[in-house]
Amino acid sequence: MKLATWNVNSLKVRLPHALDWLEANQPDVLCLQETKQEDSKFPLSELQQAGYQAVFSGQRTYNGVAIISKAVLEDVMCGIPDFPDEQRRVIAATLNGVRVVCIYAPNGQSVGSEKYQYKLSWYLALRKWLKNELVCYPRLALLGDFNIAPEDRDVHDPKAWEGNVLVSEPERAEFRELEQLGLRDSFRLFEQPEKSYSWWDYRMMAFRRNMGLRIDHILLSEVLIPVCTDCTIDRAPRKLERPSDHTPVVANIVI
DNA sequence: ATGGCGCTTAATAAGCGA
Repeated sequence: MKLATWNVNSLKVRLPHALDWLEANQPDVLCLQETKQEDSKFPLSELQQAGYQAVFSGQRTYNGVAIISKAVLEDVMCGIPDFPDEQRRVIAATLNGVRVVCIYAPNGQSVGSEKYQYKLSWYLALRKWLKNELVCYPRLALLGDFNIAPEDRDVHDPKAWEGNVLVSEPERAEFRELEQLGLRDSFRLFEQPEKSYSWWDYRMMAFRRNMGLRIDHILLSEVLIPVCTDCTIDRAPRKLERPSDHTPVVANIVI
């Protein structure tokens, strides 16, 4: 079973890239973030023609998440229970007995800002919910744009980024709290190239200079860790014309 | 170096992302 996540930064603009990528890679499930589309405008028929079904929770301009799958999607949930939020950041569904949770974590803007506080409270609510979710669904995968670079090796210039949003200690502590639930960063289960990142700023030729961060992740629950065979970052879509600033992360599990 | 680029809504600029 091939699982993937990709922040497309507007599904309207990136639909051709997404369809090409699905055709070339044939994942069983692809989690999307920053679709930036109201549900009425979601390109369901185009995806169905490509052999996929989808569930989605979007809004105009900002945020928006979707799960695209070859298999039937069941028990669909949007948002975090008991965490009222206008921002469409979470969607979950079960397919082939695996609970797939797709997240677009808040950016946080700057350390100490209101948006940063929102980010930390959002992570607290997420982890409290997932603790229960893992009881109901021991086979669980948490995929998405976490907007956290977990360690210094996930940052192109740790000194320049030190203390900044996306790498600050309270954010990294939240990432470790997720690991305390038994979730593991599938990327680090395997030997990886140095300087592996999933996002590069559009400016300053950051991609060409590999000035990136690894902030998109696939976390797997304890029972899925032993059956994970690989996790890779696919840099190819970042080289296309008008790319998303993020690139897909892919993991395979044998179930 | 507080800019840079790209997307969105809106409207001929401004907010936001990371």
